[in-house]
Parts: sequence; structure tokens; C-alpha cells
Amino acid sequence: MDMVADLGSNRLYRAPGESSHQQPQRWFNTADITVSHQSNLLKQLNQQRRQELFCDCSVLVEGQLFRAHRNVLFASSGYFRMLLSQGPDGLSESVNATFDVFSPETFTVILDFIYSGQLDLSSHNVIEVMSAASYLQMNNVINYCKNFIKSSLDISVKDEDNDRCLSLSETCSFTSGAGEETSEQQQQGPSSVSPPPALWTRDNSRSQSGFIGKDPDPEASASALTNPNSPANELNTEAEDLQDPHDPLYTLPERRRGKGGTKRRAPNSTRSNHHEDLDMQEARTQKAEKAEELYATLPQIVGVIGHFNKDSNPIMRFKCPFCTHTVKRKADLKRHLRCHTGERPYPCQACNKRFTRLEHLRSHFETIHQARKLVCRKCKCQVTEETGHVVCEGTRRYRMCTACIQEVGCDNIPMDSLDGPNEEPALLLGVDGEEEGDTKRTWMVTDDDDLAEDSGADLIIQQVDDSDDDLQ
DNA sequence: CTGGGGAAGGGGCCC
DNA sequence: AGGGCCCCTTCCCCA
Repeated sequence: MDMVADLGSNRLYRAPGESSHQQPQRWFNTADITVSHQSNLLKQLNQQRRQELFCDCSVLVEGQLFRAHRNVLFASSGYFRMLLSQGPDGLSESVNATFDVFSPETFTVILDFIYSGQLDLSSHNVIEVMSAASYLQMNNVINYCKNFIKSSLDISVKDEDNDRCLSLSETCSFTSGAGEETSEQQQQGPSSVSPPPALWTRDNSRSQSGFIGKDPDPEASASALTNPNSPANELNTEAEDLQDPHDPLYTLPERRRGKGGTKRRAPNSTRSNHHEDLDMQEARTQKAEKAEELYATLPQIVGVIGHFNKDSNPIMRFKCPFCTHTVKRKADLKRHLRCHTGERPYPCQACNKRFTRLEHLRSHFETIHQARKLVCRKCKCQVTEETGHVVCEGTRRYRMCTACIQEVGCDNIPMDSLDGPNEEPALLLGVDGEEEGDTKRTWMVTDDDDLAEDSGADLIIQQVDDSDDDLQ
């Protein structure tokens, strides 16, 4: 029986020339051979790279030249798969690639990983490495970076487990086989890989950033966005994976939960969950601190994107580590990052809904809880402060004209809380966070003067300190 | 099924 | 740098 060593499986094989009838049999474990062989092969390739032997690919990163083997790059990176498969079929020709969206130091980390399986991550480079990996479409590296960040943000680990936790201040090294990709990606081949855009454009950003944070609806998305290997899709998944869906602070936006998802959050079950609430608050606080820690690394993810003004001076832009979006100002990037981190620092005192921006909270509050719109909800006619009666439905307030009020009839509007027209919406909220649309609604019709009187004082701006918003 | 409207989310940019 | 405004897009609900 001829012997064929299956290096891809972990099985026992007979030595060549031995049949099952021959005794004694000598068995050896091919897994050991596989590991040894891969390790030796990788070492050889790495040695060749360092000696620039048989290197047929030149990569220029911000002026610094890297030499590598095209087949190694091809096997390790979706970007290089695309790049190398698009070029002329002449295998003898040298291939050049130029990058200016990440630093040579970052590419060194990437290249070292490709050739050694060792990924040297630290709090100082994880964002940029992840960004570069996303650009180069290296899912395994992204996953390691994701795990690194996730470990750093993991607040569920109790104190006794702290020793096992990765800290942002630590430097760690992830090990994996170089060129490790999912079998799915391998099967899809280079033709299915979309290269990242060389330069960011407004339209491109619009579409991609618009996609991120929304449901990745394959029907509605453009073809490039439906590509599971496209940077936007990949990073969208990665960014969402970073979030703990059970974390109240990191609650995904409603629309990210899918079309079939309910829009209203289930109210807290009972007050017996008080301890859980406290734990959640503590977790939220810690996570917010970690997010701040992550934000502190922002200066390191600044990149000069390939834009130049009319004076040929480079325009500095801030690149999002989770997607291809770039912004002019760091503050805008910080604001943008909230759509990836899920951070919602502005809770509504009336309905506990949380917002990423103060202006969104204010708009929500004025629209939903203060009936600022001078439009009759029923007939859509314009009303004034005088003619528009304010109807309270739970924590929701809206205006109706006199005619519609009479048409509906006050008898049809439960008015069981008329003794408190000046109550702030926040005070109308049950202790368990009664939401709009609750079956036990509180309806009120108030004079507009009452609203005008208390309007402006209802909204209590509270940036998240997570101290008491869940307890109200 | 479709279109309109409301609400929310996000980007650009001015102050 | 933060706040705020404007605008656009997306999603959901409803007729």
C-alpha cells in the first residue's frame, strides 16, 4: 500500500512499505509532522525574506521599502490577493505596492506576523494595526486585534480574574499560523475580493459609513457592500462584534437589531433586579472608562490620507480604526466612533432611551416629550401655542387642534392624571421605566400655557455617569 | 405592496 | 474642542 501523508489532518499513518498484515506496525502522528513542517517552512521563508532571497514583491510604505514573496502575501492578505490577481499574468515580473495609510512600523508588525505567526500588539499600536489589517483584508489579524481590544474592554471579568486579563497597558503577542484565513475566504478566491479604495471620497464614505451601523441588508446594499470580504462589511462585523449586546451602554442602535426587531425595549422586569442594575451601572462606568482609554489612543491613528490642497500640502485627516471613514477633526472622529462603540452617553430622563449626541437627545425630548411641534397630530393642521392643546400619552406629548379634540371627544381620551399637568415627563415615568406604548398609558390634555410654563425646564441634561438613570 | 410621514442616526461645518 | 445647526439617509409604522 502506497503511503500518502495527509498533512492537513491529525491522523495516524503507517510507515511506507508496511501493510496492515505486517507486524509490528510503526505508527507516527502526522500532526507533529505538520506542525514541524509548517514551522520549518515558515522559518525558511522568513529567513529568505530577511536575506531578500527570491523576493518578488516590493512594498513601499511611506517611503520605506519592504521586500517579500508574492505567494506569501497572496496567501495572507485579501488585498494582496486582489492586487496580485489583477496584474499581468507574468509571474516573472516584479510586483510593487505603495501604501501611505499606515506607518512602516505598523506594516512591520503585519509582515512579521505573516512570516512568523507572531503578532506584536500593544496599546500603542493595536488600533493602527487593526486599521492596517482591515485595509489589507487580513481577518485573522483583525480578530486578534479585536480580541485584544475586547479583552481590554472586558468588564465582566471579576477582580480575581484580573491576572488573566489583557490590559491596554500591556504588550502581548498573539501567535498563529501565518496566512491563516478562513476556509470560506480561501474558497472564494481572489476574484471575490474587493480592494479597499485607494482614496477616500465623499460618496464612498457616505455609502460605507451609512452602511456601518445599519442592518447589513444584502438586498439593499450595493454590490460592493454585499461582498463579505469588502472592508466595509468586514469592519462592520468586527465593530459590532466588539460590542456586548447585553451591555446597556453599548446597546446597539434600534435599527441595527433587524427589521423584525421590536422598537421598544422591554421594561425592566422587577425591582428584584436591583443588584443586577447596580452591576450594570458599574459595568457601564468601567466600560465608559475603557472607551475613554481607547479614545486616548486617537492621536496614534491619525493618518495623512492621500489628499493635497491646492498648495500641494497634505491635508491631515483622522481615520476611523473601524472603517474607512476619515474626518477633518479629532472631535468629529470621536463623535463618529460612537457609532462603532455603541456608546450612548445621553439618556433621556423621560423614557430612558439613550442617544449618542446631546442634540439628538434634545431633539427627541422636544419632539416626543414636549410637543414642540405646532402641528395637530391628527389633522396635521398648523396650530399655535394658543389653539394647540397638548395631549399627554404616557411620557409622550403632542398637540391637537380644538376641532380634533372635540371630534375625538374628551371621553375617549383617558384623563386619569389631570391633577398633574405640570408634571415633567420624567416624573410621569414609572420606576421601572414605563415606555411609550405601554398598555397602561397615562393620558392628559393640558393647557398650552402649562406646557409653555414648564417647557425648557423638562429636559435635564445628563451626560452619562451611569449613576442613577436606570434607577429612576 | 407601496408611498408618506415621523423619528432617529450620522456627516459637514460654523461659531 | 465642544456645542449646535443643517442636511441627508435610513428605518419603522401606518394608511
